[in-house]
Amino acid sequence: MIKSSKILVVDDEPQLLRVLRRSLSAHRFDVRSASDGESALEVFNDWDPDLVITDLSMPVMDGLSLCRELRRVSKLPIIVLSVKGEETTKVEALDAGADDYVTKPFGIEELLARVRAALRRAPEDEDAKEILKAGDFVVDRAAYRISVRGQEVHLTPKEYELLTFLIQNRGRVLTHRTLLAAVWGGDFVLQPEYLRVFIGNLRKKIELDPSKPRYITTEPWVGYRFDASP
Amino acid sequence: MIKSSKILVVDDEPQLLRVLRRSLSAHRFDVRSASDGESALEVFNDWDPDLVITDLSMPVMDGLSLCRELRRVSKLPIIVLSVKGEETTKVEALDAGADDYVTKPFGIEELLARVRAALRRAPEDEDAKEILKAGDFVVDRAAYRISVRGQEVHLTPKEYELLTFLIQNRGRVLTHRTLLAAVWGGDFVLQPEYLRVFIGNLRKKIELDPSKPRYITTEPWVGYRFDASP
DNA sequence: CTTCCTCTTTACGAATTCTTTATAGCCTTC
DNA sequence: GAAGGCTATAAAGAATTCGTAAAGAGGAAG
Repeated sequence: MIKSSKILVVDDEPQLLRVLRRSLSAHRFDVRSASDGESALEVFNDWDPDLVITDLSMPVMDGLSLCRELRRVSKLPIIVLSVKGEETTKVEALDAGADDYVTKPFGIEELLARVRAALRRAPEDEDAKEILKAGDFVVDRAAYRISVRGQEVHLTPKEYELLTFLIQNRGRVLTHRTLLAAVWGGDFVLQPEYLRVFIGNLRKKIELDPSKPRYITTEPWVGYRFDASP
Repeated sequence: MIKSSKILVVDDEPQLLRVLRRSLSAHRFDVRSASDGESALEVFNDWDPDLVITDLSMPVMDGLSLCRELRRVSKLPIIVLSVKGEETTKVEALDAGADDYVTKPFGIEELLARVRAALRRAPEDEDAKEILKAGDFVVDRAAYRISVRGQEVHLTPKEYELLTFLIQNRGRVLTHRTLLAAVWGGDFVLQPEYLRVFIGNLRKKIELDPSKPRYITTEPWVGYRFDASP
């Protein structure tokens, strides 16, 4: 199964937003939207999209600032939309980190082609991605580091594998069996006691209040679930 | 010394070619040109440019075919220029492998910005660099020398290879296996004990306080990592 | 032949991690 | 309200791994 790319659309015009959502969804993209730069950053942190399409003029935080902010932390493709066709504006946006600039009005087919071109250049699938983000968590698989709320935490290899696996499958319940197989390998004497101990240790390291887990919640008789956003 | 990017410009209008050559050269790009797709491929094979700017309509081999041909063998950025502004043409070019499409007439500053954006995405290869810099470290691969905090250190060949490899992959954790394969060659009786000894020796030579390593940190049960910045 | 340097191998204490066990608490069911 | 199953937490023992020192092997230079 091919996972569809996640696209975040940022614009303050509800009508354009609606058109884009529909067109992109029709082409099997996973779409979310935001109406200004600040909420866009929130969605970005929670959802970790593969591409961002943003308007330039917006309330709260304009497209240029959004580009710069995103570029500080990510290399994901950014496509800027704008009614402004002046050259200086284009240059400014491209130098702020945008990958492409499309002047409104534009043909939806052209935009889709530019989206395909941008995604083609960064063909990373979730499993191979080096940096995994989910809410307060950032997992750098290359550096083998995990930080929570900006603070790096030291995890043992098993804890690291367990948490990474949970984050990869965030939002869904994973059975004890699945988790044990993922961390200890399928052919093993699977004992759910391990899991309890490790989940406990993990919670002590990442939860604000380990007695009231917020990230790793337990689903009795089934397994555990990781939630990035409360 | 920063190597200037090599750009191949393909167009059959001598006048436009002249304008582009001058503008790009003025911005420190290394420019060569071709007047049709076939000769462009020849220059590409000979010269190995970092980016291609091409017109669509050309004799002998048009821009679309050139895109496809280049994409078969390379992932380098391609920017298409054309007088045709129809959407289908744009979509066709982008899907043929072009990274960007600019309609003539265009502002030279915009084109330059798009060139910068395209080159920014292209990954530079560290392996080819003669002089590697990372924080307090300078590796002169030509002279086979390494200096730390301005002070040259004497390293044995294996130590040199090990440290160079670590610096090349700075920031990421390298497994014992990877390191052993890199320094001693893959087909070898791999014994992690070597590594401990060599890392220890290396630390004694480059760390300010070998008992509290700052540059070469160890990720227990996984491997080692080189950190340039504290 | 001796000396120096580098590479390989071994050994051991210290630190960390993994596994196991035990105890207490919670929820559902009867 | 009691019983049974699941879960959370602490703690102890076993097993690995890390860092370091040191000794032997091989080769090059004097």
